[in-house]
Amino acid sequence: MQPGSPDDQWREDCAPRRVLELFATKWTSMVLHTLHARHDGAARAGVLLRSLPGISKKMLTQTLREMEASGLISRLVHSAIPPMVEYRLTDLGQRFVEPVELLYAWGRDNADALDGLVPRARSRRA
Amino acid sequence: MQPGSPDDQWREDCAPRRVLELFATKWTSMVLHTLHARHDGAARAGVLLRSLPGISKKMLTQTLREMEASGLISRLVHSAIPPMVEYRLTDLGQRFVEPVELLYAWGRDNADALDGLVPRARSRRA
DNA sequence: CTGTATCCGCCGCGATACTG
DNA sequence: CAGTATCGCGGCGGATACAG
Repeated sequence: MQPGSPDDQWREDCAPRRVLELFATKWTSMVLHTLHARHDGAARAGVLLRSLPGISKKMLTQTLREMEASGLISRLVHSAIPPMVEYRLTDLGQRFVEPVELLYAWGRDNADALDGLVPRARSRRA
Repeated sequence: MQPGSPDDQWREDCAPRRVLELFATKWTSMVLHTLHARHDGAARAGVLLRSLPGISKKMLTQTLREMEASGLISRLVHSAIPPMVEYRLTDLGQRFVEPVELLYAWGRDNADALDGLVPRARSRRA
């Protein structure tokens, strides 16, 4: 495992890195967990919005669209008034939940050790 | 696990979310993995820089500083010319490597399933 | 209720140049 | 080699208003 070792390198398009990027910047993992935590594995937009403190309607929609495009979730529109849209994990999404849950559990199990961590002083604005 | 269930909620400061945020935006996980992958568990700045394709010197330094402040890694300066600085995982960092490796491995094992995923078309700028 | 569109400030991050 | 300082752009993401 020397400096130049290919195995040691994080190629820009390597699989692990792709996974990591799925966690970055967005709410993907939290949406995944929320869906997974529900008995029927599905949730309406409003529920997701309320389950993710801090997310804006815009970001939720954006995230859901991306996840749908990636094949992680499915979107089912019930034609009715008022509208009712259900999001559900696809098989791929279901598999992806694994690592997410692992992380989630690890966080819970190590909550105390995390106290020392500075989660990022991303100066909350307003 | 109803909509309002506390267990279903992602409180802004909950442990799992703190962990997730460690993955967001930054190179933390990749630095962690790189250090972990090395025989002696340590690496010089230059090695890290070369092991992480795409990272800039600025981001590397910034990431390392934050990780040091969080207690994930230690920084050891060898007074010499030219300078030589070694970064090493602390105990906390060592423990944190677990979930990182899990993710890393999952990515490798599911590389094919990931082909359908759009890792985020963050338009690379020149 | 679900979703779209627009405006816009903030800051992440690369590029570059300089110090020890 | 390791690190800091500065500049500048792009886009993330919130706030708000509007539509079916």
